[in-house]
Amino acid sequence: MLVERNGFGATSVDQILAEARTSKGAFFHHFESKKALARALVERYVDVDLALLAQGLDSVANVEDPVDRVLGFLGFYECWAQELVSKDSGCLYIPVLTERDLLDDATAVAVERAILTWRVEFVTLLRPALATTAAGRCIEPDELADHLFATFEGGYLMCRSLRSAEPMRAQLRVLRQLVSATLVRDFGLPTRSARARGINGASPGR
Amino acid sequence: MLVERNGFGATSVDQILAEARTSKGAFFHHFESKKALARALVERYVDVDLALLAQGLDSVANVEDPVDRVLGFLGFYECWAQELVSKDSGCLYIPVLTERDLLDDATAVAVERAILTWRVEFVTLLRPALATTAAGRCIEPDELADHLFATFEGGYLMCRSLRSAEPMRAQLRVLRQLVSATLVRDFGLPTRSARARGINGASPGR
DNA sequence: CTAGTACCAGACTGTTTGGTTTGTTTTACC
DNA sequence: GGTAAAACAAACCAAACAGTCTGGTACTAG
Repeated sequence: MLVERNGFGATSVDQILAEARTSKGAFFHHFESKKALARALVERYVDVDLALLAQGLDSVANVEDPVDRVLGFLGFYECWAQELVSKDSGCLYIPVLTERDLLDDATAVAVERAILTWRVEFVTLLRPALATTAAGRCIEPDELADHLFATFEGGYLMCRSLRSAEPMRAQLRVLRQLVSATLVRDFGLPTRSARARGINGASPGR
Repeated sequence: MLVERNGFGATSVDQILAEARTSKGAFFHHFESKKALARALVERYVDVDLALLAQGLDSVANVEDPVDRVLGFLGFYECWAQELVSKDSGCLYIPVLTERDLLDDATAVAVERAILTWRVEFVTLLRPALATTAAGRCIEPDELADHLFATFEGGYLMCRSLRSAEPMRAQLRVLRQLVSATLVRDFGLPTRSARARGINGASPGR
């Protein structure tokens, strides 16, 4: 989409009309202003984004081990990054935050809501998992939850600069590996999948 | 700066002139176009950014332990995030990448150069440290090096959305904690500073 | 069939845009 | 102190901009 490619201020209504093959009359009949289009666009984007969050949560809903749940959750987005390859979309949040002053407050608020929703949902997954290791207990759950969002956005930017979809997958993978090393006590000793968790106990020490 | 606040396309030359309290004649005497200003601005920004990289490397130049060197390096930027509070600047790379099509190729290339320089410099620090643990050996050094850059950019965006400088520090801290958990085998058992590294051996296994 | 309304096309408008031109001031140098 | 060039100011311009207006079509209800 145009706004994703060039930003909001740099995309003219005329360009949008050309791309959509429609007329000015039609446009301003449906949106009261250019800002209103941006708001609608972003709100729709947030909905899709939060649906993706729900999908990730769903995918680990019946995993009982907290650590596996977290790693499965992260793994879900790692796989999803593959699909990202085809549509070189880019994240709408970035132009919104870059040009926040040009947009309605409601638009910026929608993005903020998305960030906070990711945080509160992921943190409930994260909290019990972090409690299982000494390293995990040093980490603020909120901050690590936010780190997933930060990794998404950083990944989007790197993909754009390096003109490749690879960095997104790489960044999500390395995040999962770091979290894995933090949450898995006997990392790499037996093969991870074969390890029977629960045998070597609940939380060590305290 | 204006471009940092609103993006490139959304910032007019007239606005810049007003802020700089100068005239159009002066502006176009020094820059052949608006794009040329952007290029100059970004090139200067890249210089400052790479100087910050050099500072970080300097700060751990005489730390001999590879793991401590990596953690010290990350700690350096965590402290630097504090200073970021005062000047609510925001990162120029973000508008450049958002509106890449409107700018000269040279501008985008400068950003790419910055990303790759961070990668190659950090990766030389990272490689020996990752070799010391099983978890570290699972991680691609390049990808973890890029993850610092991604964290910076993600941090900038979160700061902007949440209107606070706190997320940057939080994200850098959580990154250091994750890396620390990955690289430090006996995490949290003795106090980290008191631990005499080298006693419990070089690399385990293999 | 008529009347009202949602929908749409495209000409039009006042403003703002990046950029140019013309002319004036400052600086540097012999 | 004369002069050439660099530095600047501001009026000016064509194109592009967001948004409006007029007029017309398609549909729905009575």
